Amino acid sequence: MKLYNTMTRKKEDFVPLVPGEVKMYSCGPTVYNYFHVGNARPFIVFDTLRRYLQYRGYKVTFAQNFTDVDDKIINRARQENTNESAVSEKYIQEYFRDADGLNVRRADYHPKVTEHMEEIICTIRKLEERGLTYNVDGDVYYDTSKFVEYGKLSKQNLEELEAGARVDINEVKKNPFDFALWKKQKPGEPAWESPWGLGRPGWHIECSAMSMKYLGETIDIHSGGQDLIFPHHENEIAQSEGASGKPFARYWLHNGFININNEKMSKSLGNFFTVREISEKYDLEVVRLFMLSAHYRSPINFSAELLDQTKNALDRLYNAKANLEYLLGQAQEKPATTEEQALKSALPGYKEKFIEAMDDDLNTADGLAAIFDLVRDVNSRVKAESSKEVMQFAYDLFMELTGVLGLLYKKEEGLDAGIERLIAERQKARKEKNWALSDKIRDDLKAQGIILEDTPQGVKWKRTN
RNA sequence: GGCGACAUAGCCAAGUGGUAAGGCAGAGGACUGCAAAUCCUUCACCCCCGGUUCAAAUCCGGGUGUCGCCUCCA
Repeated sequence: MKLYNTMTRKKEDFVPLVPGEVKMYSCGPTVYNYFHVGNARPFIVFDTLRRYLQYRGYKVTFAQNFTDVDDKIINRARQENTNESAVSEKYIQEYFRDADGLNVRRADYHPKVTEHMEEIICTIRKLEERGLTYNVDGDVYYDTSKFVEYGKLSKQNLEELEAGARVDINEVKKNPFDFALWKKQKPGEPAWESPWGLGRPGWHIECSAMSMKYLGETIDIHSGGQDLIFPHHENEIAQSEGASGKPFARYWLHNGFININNEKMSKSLGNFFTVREISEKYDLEVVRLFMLSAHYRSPINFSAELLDQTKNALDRLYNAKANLEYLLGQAQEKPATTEEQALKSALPGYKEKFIEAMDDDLNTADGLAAIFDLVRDVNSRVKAESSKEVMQFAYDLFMELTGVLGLLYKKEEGLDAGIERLIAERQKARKEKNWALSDKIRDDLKAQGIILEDTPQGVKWKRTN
């Protein structure tokens, strides 16, 4: 498989450090609010990468942190007259609720900053021992001038960065790009004991400390949004490699942004939609498919119109699934017809196309095209009372490929007896050509969210949404 | 100022040297009591100008336009 590595700015063959095993870390949310659609993209994309790597036989160990110590959390706690842990605990739960809706699976580890003070302090001490830090009255900073490779990920050099002007003025720091490893406690803020006095960790150190704890000093894949390249990931490299003396991550993956009217969606700009809001109007699976319908590194625009398009595309996949399940129920043990044989021999080709696409830097858009090709082929070649063997083969492959993308996870509930009876009644009415009654029943059921379709193979039902 | 991305049909979006995938929407047709689903057919001067090449959406140069990072940020 090839992956685009931000470090080298090239697609590279993916070769994990230990054959057959992948260690990956993804920067997780700061839990002070519901997450927005922009946050959802890396969750979905890297969940898909994880699924695909597993599909290809790798044993994947995946860690994604929760940042539960942060100015924003502190502010939120003050606003709501509560404490920081109440805020972070609440939004961790809300994260899982939305992530579940998006079919983003739990990581193997979801470490929290508050539970890793020891490791964080230990990492800072290592940096201190190596002379990479300085202490200004209880604030500990990383001395970026001491890390010669600083800037290697973002391809920035310190002088050019300085010319950029948009740097906060902090007289205390030796260099504008030095960053806090440990912040001295301010009145009313949560704080922990440390060799430098009471305080809390800077933002970047947590990822270094927790990644090393759970995945080791050198990991295979580190991922996140493009805006994290500088300074967050640059700083993580300085911290982790500064402390361990070993390469931190072998492949750096960064997803592109979600735009609203061609402008970045962000919490700071205020032009964002939370996933929770979206879930009131759309099934979240629509959001998942939306994210996968473009390459993960491309910017994508977000709008209701696009979600509607995506919803219709998703319906096509669900229709195909329902169609296959229905036919499978009717299928018989019998030799395949010529058409069915043609289908069966074509199926491996779709799988190959899918794998080829996904192997190319996780090209989910092309992977989906392979799935839609398969759908058309199945739809056009399969008839009632098909060969069970071929139907099962087709169904299994369809579910296998959509499953790798984390799609088609909605469970269908059965119909209750009352509705079953109405459907039977309508069938009787149709047989008697009582169209008025049969149409009325169909309309009534539609009002209840049940759509009936009279296909050549018989009557089928599905739920709206 | 530095670093970087993008520009393909009405809307989304693949394709990085051999003559344009896929989805949505639209049109026509088949099937159907009707509807739906499904199938078939149909729908692209690949931002502009040069260059390289037998051959360019694809490579090179130059434009134009849009966006991102350099400040918390997915």
